[in-house]
Amino acid sequence: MNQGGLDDVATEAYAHLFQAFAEPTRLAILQHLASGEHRVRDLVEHMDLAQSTVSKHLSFLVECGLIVSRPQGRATWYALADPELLKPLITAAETILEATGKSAQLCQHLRGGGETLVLEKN
Amino acid sequence: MNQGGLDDVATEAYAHLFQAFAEPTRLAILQHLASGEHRVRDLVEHMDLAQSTVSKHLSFLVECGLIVSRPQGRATWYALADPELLKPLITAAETILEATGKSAQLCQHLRGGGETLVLEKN
DNA sequence: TGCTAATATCGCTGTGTGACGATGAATCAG
DNA sequence: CTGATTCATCGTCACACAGCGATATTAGCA
Repeated sequence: MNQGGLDDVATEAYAHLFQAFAEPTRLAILQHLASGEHRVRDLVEHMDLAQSTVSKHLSFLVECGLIVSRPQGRATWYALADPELLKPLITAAETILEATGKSAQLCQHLRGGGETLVLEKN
Repeated sequence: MNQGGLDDVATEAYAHLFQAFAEPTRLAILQHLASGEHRVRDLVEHMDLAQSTVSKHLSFLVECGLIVSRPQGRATWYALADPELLKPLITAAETILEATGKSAQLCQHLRGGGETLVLEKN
């Protein structure tokens, strides 16, 4: 595809990471894990999905290095690998959503008025 | 990633934005546009894809508010809506990739470094 | 007026994957 | 040991979508 100087491998790596966040269910899992360590069983109950579905998403996030697993007895505890690492990404995404006006349109906790952020461009 | 979590609608909004970056082709388009304004024809030639494919990806990115179009004559010029807005996101992703041992270097223009956009001549 | 170039859009197809249920492997309780 | 609980994995299905070609549309050119 990129026969030129740009790096295909790098592009694939970035795209794969973004895929982790591009799925509503995975994003919800990350949100829930942001509140602390949870077992698969807890997440299944909270998300109202099949256990196999949740387990597969967790495997994906582990493979991305975003979360870590800690088996204990019959259960397996999952937690964010590094919460501080995710904050800049979420913040950057929030900034973009605000700047593009999608946030005010879709996110209700942002003062539901018609006001949209104005881009300061030069 | 706040402790309170996001509602479903907000989660969908975030996921939709991340989808724009989760596709290797779209990411490559953003990289190329980071070097300056381009026509569809230029991108088609550079990416070695069908014109309809490139056009569809461009529509997606416009709908996300990440790029803007400027019709001129028969051609349509596309450019990043706000390069400065993308840099924090790419930088955050790069930090995660480094921390997870999957570091990969993306296009220079999309990464941090405060200097303004430089147009390259074809 | 045609004719070409550039783009957007439509329909189609193959692939990827998110969802589920079923099954197997551990682990604990009785 | 027997049975229940918890999780990972497998097979399957349905749907989304990236890719393509074909076509419509618009703008420039002879």
